[in-house]
Amino acid sequence: MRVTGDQALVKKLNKSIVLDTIRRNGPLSRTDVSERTGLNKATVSNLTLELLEQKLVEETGLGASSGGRKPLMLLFNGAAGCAIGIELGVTLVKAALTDLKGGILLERSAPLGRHDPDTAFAVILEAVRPLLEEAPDTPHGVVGIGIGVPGMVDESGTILYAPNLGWEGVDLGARLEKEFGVPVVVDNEANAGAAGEREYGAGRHVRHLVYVSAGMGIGSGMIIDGQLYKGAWGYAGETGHMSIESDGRLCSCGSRGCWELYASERAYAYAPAAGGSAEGSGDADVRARDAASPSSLPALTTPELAEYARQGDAATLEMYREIGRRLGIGVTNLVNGFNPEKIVVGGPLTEAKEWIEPAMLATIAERALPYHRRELAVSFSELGSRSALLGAAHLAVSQFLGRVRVSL
Amino acid sequence: MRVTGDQALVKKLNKSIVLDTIRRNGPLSRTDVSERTGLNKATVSNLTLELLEQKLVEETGLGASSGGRKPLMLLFNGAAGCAIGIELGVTLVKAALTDLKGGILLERSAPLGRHDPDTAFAVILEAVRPLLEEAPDTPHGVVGIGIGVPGMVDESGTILYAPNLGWEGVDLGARLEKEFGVPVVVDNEANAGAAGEREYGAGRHVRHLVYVSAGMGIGSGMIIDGQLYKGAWGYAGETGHMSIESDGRLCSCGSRGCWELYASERAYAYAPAAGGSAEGSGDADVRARDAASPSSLPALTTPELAEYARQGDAATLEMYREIGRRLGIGVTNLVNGFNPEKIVVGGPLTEAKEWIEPAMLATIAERALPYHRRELAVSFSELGSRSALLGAAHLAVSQFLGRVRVSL
DNA sequence: AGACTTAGTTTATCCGATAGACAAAGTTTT
DNA sequence: AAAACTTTGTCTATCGGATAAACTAAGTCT
Repeated sequence: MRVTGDQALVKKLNKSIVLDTIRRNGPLSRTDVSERTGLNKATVSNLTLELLEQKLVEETGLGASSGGRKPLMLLFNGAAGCAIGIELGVTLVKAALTDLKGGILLERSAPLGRHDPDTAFAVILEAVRPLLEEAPDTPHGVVGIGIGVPGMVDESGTILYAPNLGWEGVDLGARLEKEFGVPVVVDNEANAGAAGEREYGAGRHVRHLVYVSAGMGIGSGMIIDGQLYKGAWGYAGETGHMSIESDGRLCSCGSRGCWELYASERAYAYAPAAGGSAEGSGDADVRARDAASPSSLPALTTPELAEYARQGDAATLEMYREIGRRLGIGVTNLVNGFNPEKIVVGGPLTEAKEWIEPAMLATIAERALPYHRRELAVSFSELGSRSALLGAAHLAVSQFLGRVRVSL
Repeated sequence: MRVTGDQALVKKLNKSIVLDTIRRNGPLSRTDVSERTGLNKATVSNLTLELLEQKLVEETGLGASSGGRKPLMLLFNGAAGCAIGIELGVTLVKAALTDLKGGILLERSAPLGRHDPDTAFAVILEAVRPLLEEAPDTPHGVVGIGIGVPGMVDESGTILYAPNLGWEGVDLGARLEKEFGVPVVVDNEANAGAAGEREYGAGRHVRHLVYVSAGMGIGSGMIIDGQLYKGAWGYAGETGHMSIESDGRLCSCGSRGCWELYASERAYAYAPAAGGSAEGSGDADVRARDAASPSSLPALTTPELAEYARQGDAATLEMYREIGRRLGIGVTNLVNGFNPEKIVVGGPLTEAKEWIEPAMLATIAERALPYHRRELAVSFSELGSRSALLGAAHLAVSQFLGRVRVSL
């Protein structure tokens, strides 16, 4: 059933507007808030009073006078509660306790040896429990847990399919909720990363954002009008399986030429023979390579390869150049289709950003449509390896604070 | 400045909910509306009264009793006003006068010889003026004009760039508004088509829809959560320039391997030599062809080629099979990235849908991710060549009726 | 004919936003 | 230092709109 209008809705909406305004625009007086939002001073006062009682806002003292009575400044109280963010990786579980502003209070990680859901669940419990126990005493306590997982998640928070974990239909959210008794939000790792960068990182104040997470695969989180876009059933963002080579390499998904085969760590397996330049090689060569030839790279993980790149290894540098180019091709596709304000590239692969960036930017500049690229910003993640972790925590915070939006 | 909540907003929201409910769900009693929307009976009665006074709703008599007093049925009054829809094509201007339900009252079209804005403007005037003059006398008169144009349109309705017309920065909307004195909505042809199919065609009751318009190029209109998605600056949907062949054919946009070079009427220029099967041909062949070889097709327009296809011409059939396959590849990319509920394919190319469809559907079935394709519907336009025309008219109607949306 | 049902309106009440008056606490001018 | 002015924030009366519940209207069923 649809949402209808009544006074409760009005209040919820306005309260959320006031809180958001204070949260985003630092210390403000009641009058400032009134002017910024268009709400009456009295309304702001009333709502602020409630927010003060809920401890979500605090008065931080008097501000500078502008020729009259000094204003009482209001600030969002990040310490009113905590949230837990979890990033479930293939080999590692990272967890953090944060305040409501995304400040990290405690952080833990635990290796993930086996991948079955029960083992993973146990590891998560072990990482989270101490965080819960050591959480500071705050008015609202731990308001929720957010988890980013490497797979597709449906609307109810069930992990439908996580190829790298070998999971299908695991209802992790419900299990954790039962275990800890706090609200749990489960989402895709790329969506969590997008939320993180948009809230705390490279995408602050951006309305339409695409976050590209490149690691062992590629996934995207799309933020449209400030909100995560999840598609009809929650599976949006599987851009790693966008074909950029109609009859290219065969992918594990059954399709061909998927972006992530060329522009993620999966590309390492297809590196050209040493000395061979990818530039001039025709596609026929690519086909031939696919079949057998062992990689010519000196290593097969990003940290190791980054070291070789640092030392100037030609094959490695050439490969990163090609990955950059292919990243640029895919990003261009997203830019032309979506017209985002900003593209943020993150994920483990970006440890090698130094050698990827030039080719990527050049390719986008060459190939994106002129109007689309004119006002487009492209950058790498600001939160580094913590995008998804902080984003997951923010998803929990965001659900707790409860945003209402109206469009005319 | 943001929208804040007050009673006026509540009323606007609820009134729009009531009107929409009646509009979409045929004859309903006040009680039905109350139950469907969750609004109080009294509220529905009040709002309905206003809608009756505005002539947007009418009472159509008593319905069947369900064991008590007979209900007074309410119906949306499509005859309360008119709208004008225009499709500005490269060679043709089509215009229609519709009622508020998208029913066509009058239709006109005029050839477009020269493409300069002044000529086009004159042709549009000539097509529209008689429609305005012969518009029936209705309570609200002509509520607005909607136009679909083959190019990129910014938020203000200015045509930024229309390559096929050779236009750059033409403020068609403002000129028409000044000329006719009614609100004008300008949008991309694909967006208009998407709106048309979503409202009156293959996409009714679909929340997340992608409409792919294939003609001399490819453009997409994306409807997200019932609303057209326009991107950060209004340029979203240029999917025709999504590269599906990283180092493929050089496109006029400067990029390579753009989808529309393989899956729109632009592909006719690259048809393989007669007898040569595209199936087994390597990419090297494609490259070689690009340079010079004249097309082996018996014709170069869709209507003519459709006739050859009907007669079983092998080269034509093979080409449409390949176009179908390439359409499927691009659609798969959109499906994996967007996870829409439904894909609707329309535009001039679909005159040949009979020979395109099998390969397209097979390709999607083969290549789309399992979860994405499981609940996906793919179909061709239901409104045929009128998608954009009716969609444009609907954009005007929709602006007139003024929808309010709230999300929690 | 009487009991029961369903449709739609009327009435009293509640809630929250608003304008404008007012109190509080400054700064500037004389 | 007193008076005049400014800015901040609260208080008060009012208004508009949703709601529940009572009520009227108009049916059906036994």
